[in-house]
Amino acid sequence: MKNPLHNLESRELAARLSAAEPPAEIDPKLDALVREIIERVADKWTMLVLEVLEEHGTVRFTRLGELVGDISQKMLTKTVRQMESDGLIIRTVHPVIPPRVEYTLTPLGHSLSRAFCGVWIWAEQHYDEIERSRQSFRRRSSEEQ
Amino acid sequence: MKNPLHNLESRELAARLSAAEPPAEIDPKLDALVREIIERVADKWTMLVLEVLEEHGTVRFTRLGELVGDISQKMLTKTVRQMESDGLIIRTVHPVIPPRVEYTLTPLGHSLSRAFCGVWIWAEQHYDEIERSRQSFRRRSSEEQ
DNA sequence: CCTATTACTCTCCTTTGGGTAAGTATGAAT
DNA sequence: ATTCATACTTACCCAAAGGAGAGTAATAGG
Repeated sequence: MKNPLHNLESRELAARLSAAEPPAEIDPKLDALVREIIERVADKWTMLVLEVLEEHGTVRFTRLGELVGDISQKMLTKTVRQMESDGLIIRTVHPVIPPRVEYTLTPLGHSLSRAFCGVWIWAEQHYDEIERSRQSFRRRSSEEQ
Repeated sequence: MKNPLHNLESRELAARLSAAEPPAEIDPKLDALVREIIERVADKWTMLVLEVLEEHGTVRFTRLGELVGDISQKMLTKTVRQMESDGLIIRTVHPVIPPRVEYTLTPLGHSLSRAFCGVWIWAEQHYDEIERSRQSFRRRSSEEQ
């Protein structure tokens, strides 16, 4: 039992289970899998690489780094390796010197990019609202002191 | 200059700028803002809390932790504080003993939840594909050794 | 007087994220 | 012989994420 918030005595737990929401409707195993994917995929570097490849098509390593913006080689390598392992991108190595490695989205990658599209649009539409909210929060916090 | 991948000599940079994509079409300041929001909001705890509140409506602190799953009190507090500051949730403190604090989504929170909906659906639809991809990646990695 | 309750906060600790800088492989060009 | 190019890898380091567990405030009920 890893979660300290789960330390309920069994009678209380039983009471809650019988009282609360209907039959729970979701398979816990599938839920765990989906969560793991969400955790992995909802990573800022992954999202940024995804967006760059969606916009620019096939791109080489160094250029990809430039387009993503402040990312170190280490993080870029790590991110693309993970994305390759997850089947989001394909990595093509041309056996020439100097090396030439190209990255491009798979259909799965494109579909994820489309799924994230709504979040990008949301961010564009609401960043000013968030900014205002943060300011008033700071004001409230300092006032109540 | 923070990004090592940006160390291009100026002539090469100029060449690339003139050769590459059209006029760049996006305001860099807005782009930076949007990125910052994405980075903050595309956080696993934020996404999970968002989903729980979307599904269960108004929820108290301890219950929220149970519903999210393995999250420590520390992280839960930090996450909800940030979400409150960003205007995604409202936190209602009832001045009673023992304390009673309720969390609920704002309209902004609901809209973000809707934006993320596509990602949840994507994860549900593709987790098996990702799993297969990871397995074949591991197989390939160990083979080429 | 003691206990239970809730939503925290605080301290201590380990793990992960992530930056910097240097090194590597290899052939073509100077 | 040296330099350059590219896509890394490795070693070292610091900061942030995050878990474990104890403590706290204040009151109602035994």
